[in-house]
Amino acid sequence: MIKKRAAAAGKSGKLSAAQLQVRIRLNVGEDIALGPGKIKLLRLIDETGSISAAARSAGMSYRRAWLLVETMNACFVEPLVTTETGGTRGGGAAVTAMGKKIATLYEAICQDAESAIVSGAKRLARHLKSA
Amino acid sequence: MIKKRAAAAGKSGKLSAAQLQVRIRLNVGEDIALGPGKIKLLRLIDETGSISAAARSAGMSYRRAWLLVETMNACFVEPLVTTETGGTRGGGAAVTAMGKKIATLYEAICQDAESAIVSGAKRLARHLKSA
DNA sequence: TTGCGTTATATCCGCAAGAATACAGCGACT
DNA sequence: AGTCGCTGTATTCTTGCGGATATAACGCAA
Repeated sequence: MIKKRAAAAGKSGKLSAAQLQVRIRLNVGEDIALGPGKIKLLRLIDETGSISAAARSAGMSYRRAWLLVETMNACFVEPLVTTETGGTRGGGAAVTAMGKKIATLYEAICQDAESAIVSGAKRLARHLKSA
Repeated sequence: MIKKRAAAAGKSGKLSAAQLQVRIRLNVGEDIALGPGKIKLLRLIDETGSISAAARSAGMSYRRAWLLVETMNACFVEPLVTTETGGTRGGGAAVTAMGKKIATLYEAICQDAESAIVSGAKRLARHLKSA
């Protein structure tokens, strides 16, 4: 019984063998208002100017990307992403000032958390079989 | 089918309905050597003395619990859980000294991470619609 | 007015993760 | 010897999530 699950490795393959990973997510009731995937999407929307382009770039379906945006916007007092339909290029999406602020704040929090755990992480990793 | 998600609230800092949650997982290649679920299971095995009882208590199938234990043991240089079959009570499982050490270390790391993010968390939560 | 690319939304389908189930092996105790 | 409750493992069943697909509306430009 051999696990052949290696297929999905694809994009996240840059992990060194062992990695202590901090994932921070902001829960609001049932929903996840913010998480690593949503932040990544936010960045891509900002770069590309559209949800669909960001989705393609992130390797996810438009449906999924759109759902993430919907959830984000629903959880915050102001939308993080605004959209418009029609027009020359068919429409588009933009990250609001609030969206950028939130993304920056989130990343700062991740940074804080990561630097807070490095020493502990080393002590943990010491007991791992595979380096 | 009610999701009982409040369980993890336990001891750490509680931010009302909206909660910034740090999830720390230790990846080893494809596998997740350690994560919130595994630590919880470890604690339950320690309390109950068996994988099956711990699984019942955690509301997961025996199979799942056993797989988690197998993964954990495979990732560390020493097993975190030892098992024995047969005997008076049919067998059982125990968390090794190493297992307890790892669990404690993991929880300390989580604590560090959490206290590192509280100020940022408050600034984030300020912009949430709910809570 | 037609065409374009996007947002927005509903529906269907496949698949994989996990639950459920089943069963063998173990060992102490009656 | 027989029972009991657990570990260990294989196999089948089920369900939820996401992908794929389809379609409408939109608004500008040619």
